[in-house]
Amino acid sequence: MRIGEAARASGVSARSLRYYEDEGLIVPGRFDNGFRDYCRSTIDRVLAIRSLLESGLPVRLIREALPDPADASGGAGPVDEEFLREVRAHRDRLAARIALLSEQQAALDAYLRAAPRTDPHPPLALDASVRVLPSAHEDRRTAQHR
DNA sequence: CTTCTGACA
DNA sequence: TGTCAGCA
Repeated sequence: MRIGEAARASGVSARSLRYYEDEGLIVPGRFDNGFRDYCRSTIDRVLAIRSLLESGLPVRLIREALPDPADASGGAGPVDEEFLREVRAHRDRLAARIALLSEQQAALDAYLRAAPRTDPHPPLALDASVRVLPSAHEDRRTAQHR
């Protein structure tokens, strides 16, 4: 099947499928016209990649985790000790980041608790043209970048 | 209409 | 990753 159908079948955008290929994660075949050809096994591999990606593993490690794309034996061989070592290292880096983020969250909580309130209810003069709060969808879009 | 490669207000 | 361009 071509990239469009493969994208729907896997739930992964065509853009990502090409990206995975550039990263050496998958090696789809090619039709005579140059179009990429995705077979079942490749789709399954894409699903595995998604799973690993969502686990937070960097592409570099995912490449080592999955069996060689060229290798036809679909079975997963014995796990390399060095690989597990790097996965644990990555896990520990995540733990360190979580610890830092927790500190920052605690700091903000403290600030919020100490922040002086604006006593009762200051007279709010708002007309429909003034948006005090971002719309729901704008909020999500900008929140990602922060 | 779909895919391909390359590039980025 | 999205998306647009310029082809085939």
